[in-house]
Amino acid sequence: MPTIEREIGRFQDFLARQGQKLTQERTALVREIFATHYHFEADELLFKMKQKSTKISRATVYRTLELLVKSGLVRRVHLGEDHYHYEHVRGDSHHDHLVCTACGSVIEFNDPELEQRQLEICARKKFTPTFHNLQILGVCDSCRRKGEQPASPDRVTSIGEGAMRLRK
Amino acid sequence: MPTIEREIGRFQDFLARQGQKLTQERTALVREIFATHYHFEADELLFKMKQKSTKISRATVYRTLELLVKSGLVRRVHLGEDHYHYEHVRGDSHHDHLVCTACGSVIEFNDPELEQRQLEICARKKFTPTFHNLQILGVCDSCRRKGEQPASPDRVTSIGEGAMRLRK
DNA sequence: TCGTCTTTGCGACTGAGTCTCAGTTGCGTA
DNA sequence: TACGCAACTGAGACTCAGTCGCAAAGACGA
Repeated sequence: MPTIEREIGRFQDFLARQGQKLTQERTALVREIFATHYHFEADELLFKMKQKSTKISRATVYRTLELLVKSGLVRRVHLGEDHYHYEHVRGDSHHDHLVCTACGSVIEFNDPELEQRQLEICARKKFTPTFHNLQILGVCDSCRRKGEQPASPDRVTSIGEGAMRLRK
Repeated sequence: MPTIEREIGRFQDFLARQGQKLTQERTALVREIFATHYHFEADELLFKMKQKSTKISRATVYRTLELLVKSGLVRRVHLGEDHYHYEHVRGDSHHDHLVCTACGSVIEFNDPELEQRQLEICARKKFTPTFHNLQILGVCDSCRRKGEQPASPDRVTSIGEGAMRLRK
C-alpha cells in the first residue's frame, strides 16, 4: 500500500528532525494504525499487535502514540468514554463526531459553517484557538428505529449515562 | 443563601422519587458544590471537605456526584484533561468552553446559532441528539499578550500538548 | 424493640497511562 | 569490522481517578 509507505516516510521525517529514529516497532505500529480505518484505543492496538505476534510492549505503544500525535499523523479524541481514543489523520480534513449512546457507533461529520461560527465566537472572546473537540451524543437512525430512546432528552444526565452505556 | 436551599430541595425531590434519602453527607456535598462557582474535580471536592473537617469518604463523594449528575443538578465535562470535571448547573443555560492551554483558565460561552447549526447537522444525519460537549483549546487574550504561543496552530498536536500542559 | 432498607466508610481493586532502569539496537566514525 | 554512544525497548512497578464489596451504622415504620 503506497499510502502507508508515504505516512511512514512522513513519520520518519518528523523523527529525523529531532534526532529520533524510525525503528521496527514504530514502523509496525504505524502500519497497524493506518490499516485500521476507525477510532481505536491504545490497548486495542496493543492487543492487535499481540495477536499478530508482533512483540511490542505497552510502554512502546504509548510512547509511539504520543510521537504520532505530536507529528500530526494521529489525533487523540474523546468519544464520551473516560479514556482516549485515537484516529489517524487522513489528508487534513478535520471532523467531529456523533456518538450513538445505544450502539456505540460513531458518525463523522465536517461542517465548514460550524467551524466558521466557532472562529467568530473565539474572535469575540479574543481567544486564539488551536484545536477543538466536539462530540454530540445521542441515538443514531437505526437504533432509533429499533426503539432505542435517548435516556432523557434535554437532560444533562445523558453525559453520565452515555459514558456508562459505552463502557465495556 | 436561599438558592442553595432550593437546590437541596430539588435534590431531595429527585432522591425521594426513587426511594432514596437526603443524608447529612449528601447535603454537605451539595452545599459545597453550589458554593463553588467553577469547574472542580472529584478529588478537589474531597479535599475541601477534609479541610473543613467534614468527614466524608471518597466513595461517598463519587456516589453523590453520580446522583447529582443523574438528577441534572451537576454536569460532567471534559476540559481537555484526562479525567472528568464537574460543574453545577445554574438555571438551564447550556454552555461550552474555551480552555486556555497556557494558564488553564476556562471561558464559558453560549451561542444559540452554533447550537442551531448542530441540530441541522444532526437532522441531516438522521441523528437524535441528547447532549453535546464542545471544548475549544487555545490561548486566552491575556496569555497571548504575555507572548504565549499556540504550540503549532492548525496542528492537531495541540490536543496532546494542551492536555500535557494542563496536568498537575 | 424489631426488621428492613438505605447509606456510609474502609480498603481492596481496576484499568489507563507513566516512569524507571537495565539491556539492546541503530548508526556514524574510524 | 569494530567501537562508542545516543536513542530505543521491554518488564514491571507505580500512579491516580474511579469503582466495588462488605460489614457496620442509621432511618424509620410496624
